[in-house]
Amino acid sequence: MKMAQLSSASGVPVATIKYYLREGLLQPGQRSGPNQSLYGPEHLRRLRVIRGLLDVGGLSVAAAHQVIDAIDSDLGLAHTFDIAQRTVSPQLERTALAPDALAQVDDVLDGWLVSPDNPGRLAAARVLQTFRELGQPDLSGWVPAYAAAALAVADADLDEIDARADRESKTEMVVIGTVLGDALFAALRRAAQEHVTAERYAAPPAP
Amino acid sequence: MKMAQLSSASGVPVATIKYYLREGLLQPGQRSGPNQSLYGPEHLRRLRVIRGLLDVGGLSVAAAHQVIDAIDSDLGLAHTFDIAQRTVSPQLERTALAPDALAQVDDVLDGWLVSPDNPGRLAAARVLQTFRELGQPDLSGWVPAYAAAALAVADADLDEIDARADRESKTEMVVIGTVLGDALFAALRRAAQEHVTAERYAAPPAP
DNA sequence: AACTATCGGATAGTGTCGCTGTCTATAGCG
DNA sequence: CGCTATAGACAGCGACACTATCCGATAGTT
Repeated sequence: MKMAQLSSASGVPVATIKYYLREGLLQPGQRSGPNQSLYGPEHLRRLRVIRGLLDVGGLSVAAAHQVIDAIDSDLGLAHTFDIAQRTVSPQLERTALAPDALAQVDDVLDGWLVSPDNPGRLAAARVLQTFRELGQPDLSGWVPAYAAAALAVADADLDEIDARADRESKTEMVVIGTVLGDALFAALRRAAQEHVTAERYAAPPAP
Repeated sequence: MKMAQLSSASGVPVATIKYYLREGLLQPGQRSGPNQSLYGPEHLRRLRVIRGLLDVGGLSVAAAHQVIDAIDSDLGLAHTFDIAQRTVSPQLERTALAPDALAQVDDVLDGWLVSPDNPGRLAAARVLQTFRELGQPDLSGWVPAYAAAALAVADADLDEIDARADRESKTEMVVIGTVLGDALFAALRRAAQEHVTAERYAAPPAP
């Protein structure tokens, strides 16, 4: 497959593919001459992964690069998870967070095996800190429901990863699932919000 | 409160506050002279809301503007939800989505009262379409778990909104909850992933 | 062999975004 | 009186994700 075909098959402009090659997001094709390269189906697939991470997952090119490197490198499952999580999470210093916001998170994470520097723990603390700054410290009916739902989803994530056969496929699901899972849940939450709102407040249909 | 105090109390630079004023994100203070204005606690609070939407929620300034206008305008709950959802969701054309991806979503949304143009429904279809393009059409063990979790979270969202006393407070929770709820869930999912991974694959602790 | 389209590679330019810095003419304040 | 602060206008900046242009060489067509 040549550049033009790769471009039309993926829907990505040639100039953009060249840009991805420059940035190292996409592997160079197989050289067939001093100024010719051939691309295979794996390039097409990689291009689709890239567009998914950028467009659907909302990642920056730099973040997509890190995440793709994690797919390619042969690390353990837990380590790959860690890289994917750190890449898609905001960089937070544990010391920059209010202790009571952290305590509020830990309260809800009671019994979980989570490292103190887990990016999710810190990001959750920041969200709760924001609510506190807005004068809404009591979310004891709300946050635990999120934690329970997150646990169920994480279980499903691991089930889905287990269902993959080979290591490469598992790794890819870790990375893509981490990124696209956020988008999927957010989307389904919107649909569920409309449903629950309709169910609670709309006039019941005539019999 | 004068500009300098508003700045130091909120931690937002004066130049940035001026920028927010220019953009209409923040209401002008009460004029006390041709080149003097006074700001009240409501400006400080609004500034905190803005920073929460931008930094924690990851919204653009334009999106934050729309969302803040939704807080201020006196619309019904369902309508406010709609504005908040459309603002934070990608703009998708229903016709640009693959019918089988949409069918896959509707399959999992079975029995829900959701309009065909619900932004969440369309966004979910796009995520599933991306998985399909990567050759993973069978996610029948995965997506339903997300839907169930989203339903539970949406229920908690509505409970929390119901718990607010006045209309203004409800509206604010709709908007802020929509934006920060995404961030909160994503964060807790990361923590839960580490927990489940540790629980499943780590050596059990010695007795 | 001539010719045209395409290629890889390098470099420069574009548009958007979220600020940030500078300027001017006032005004408050000690 | 003099110093600092302020509102408002406007230009500039750095990051980002492309996009466009040019070059010399080669591939495929005739």
